[in-house]
Amino acid sequence: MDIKTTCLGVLMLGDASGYEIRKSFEEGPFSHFAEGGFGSIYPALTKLSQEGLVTCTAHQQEKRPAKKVYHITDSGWSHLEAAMREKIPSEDKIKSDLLFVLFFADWQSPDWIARVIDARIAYYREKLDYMAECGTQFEKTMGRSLVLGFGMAVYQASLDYLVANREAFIAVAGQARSSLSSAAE
Amino acid sequence: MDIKTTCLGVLMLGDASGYEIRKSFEEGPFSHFAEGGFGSIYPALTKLSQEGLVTCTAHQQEKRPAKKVYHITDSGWSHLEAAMREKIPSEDKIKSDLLFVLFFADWQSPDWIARVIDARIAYYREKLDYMAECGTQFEKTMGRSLVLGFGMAVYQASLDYLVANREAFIAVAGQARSSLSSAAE
DNA sequence: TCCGCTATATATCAATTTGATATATTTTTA
DNA sequence: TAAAAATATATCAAATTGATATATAGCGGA
Repeated sequence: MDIKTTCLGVLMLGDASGYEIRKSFEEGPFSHFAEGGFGSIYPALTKLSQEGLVTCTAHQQEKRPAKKVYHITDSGWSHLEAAMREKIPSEDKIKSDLLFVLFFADWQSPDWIARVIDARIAYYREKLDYMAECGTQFEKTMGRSLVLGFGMAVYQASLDYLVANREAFIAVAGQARSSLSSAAE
Repeated sequence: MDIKTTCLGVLMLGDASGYEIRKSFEEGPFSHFAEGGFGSIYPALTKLSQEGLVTCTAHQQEKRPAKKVYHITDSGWSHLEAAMREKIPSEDKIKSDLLFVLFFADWQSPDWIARVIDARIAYYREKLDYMAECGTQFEKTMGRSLVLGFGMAVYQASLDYLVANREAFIAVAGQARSSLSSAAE
């Protein structure tokens, strides 16, 4: 699913600007399964306009840059529909710097491993609180609500695993040669 | 963590060729938290050689292309060490076409949603069986074993959620306008 | 036995995406 | 009242993806 298709998905929920689409990826309903920054969103919207998959209306605002609001067309919806049933969705792509660092826990200092784990535990707790709030805004019977539940289940499992194995990770730290003596400043 | 640093990580487990590094990302011990294809691995290894972070030895093989085996240097290990303690690891990057499709379940056919979910359930079961086997090869006390456990916990939670909510997803399918009438061929 | 599929192995490259930077104003926080 | 965060779009070098090319060996099925 490329960035153009993902933008069309966001626009299915209502008209939006590039800035607002970015927020959907960052903290909104797509945040736990989609990615995309300004550098890909703005060019994608330009191409979608050229292809007639979206329309664009400039909303002049007082003392602020004009907001370009995008609206999905019938043709855009057809494109999205086709993309979603084209093939069985491919494997999730996951890139985790945390797991990379923890993989080599035995070559690092217990201090640093503790800091890294504690930061992530705090992050998961915050995220889960936020998502629980969001959940109350949807009807329980909608796809988007079930997908939110999926995200929460995965975050909860990650949190539980880190809490349960925090001491074990710290215990293996510093067991190999040349372990780091101090945590980053 | 860029691809060069990730390659150094793989080489910490032992000398390897580009092909073997790719396998680590695809099915080996890094498969559930790292990404990288030939198109990024080969250029990365060339740059690492130029920078003296790895050495390269060509192993002639009978009737097969020469295998270039890479070995991490002390300088390479220092680089990896520095990268791992540079800052608290950033958020995981997750891109899931499955969740994107399920998010719009109400615009799609129950048939298609069922196929998509069943395919993923089968995938998670296979993956978990494979990982359980791998787990027996490591000592329980190593970072890599704990990280494998993390991956398994996440896959198990995903599997459980899909199994528990399969019927709910199918029930919401086809509730909105213009739902797809048939699954892909 | 022959055909196709999978595995071993490296390499290239167009297209896409990332991540940083630039610009400018308003609103909120300390 | 000064600094920081939020609103808003845009660009671009660098990194990465995904597809393709090139060769050979081995294995299973018709």
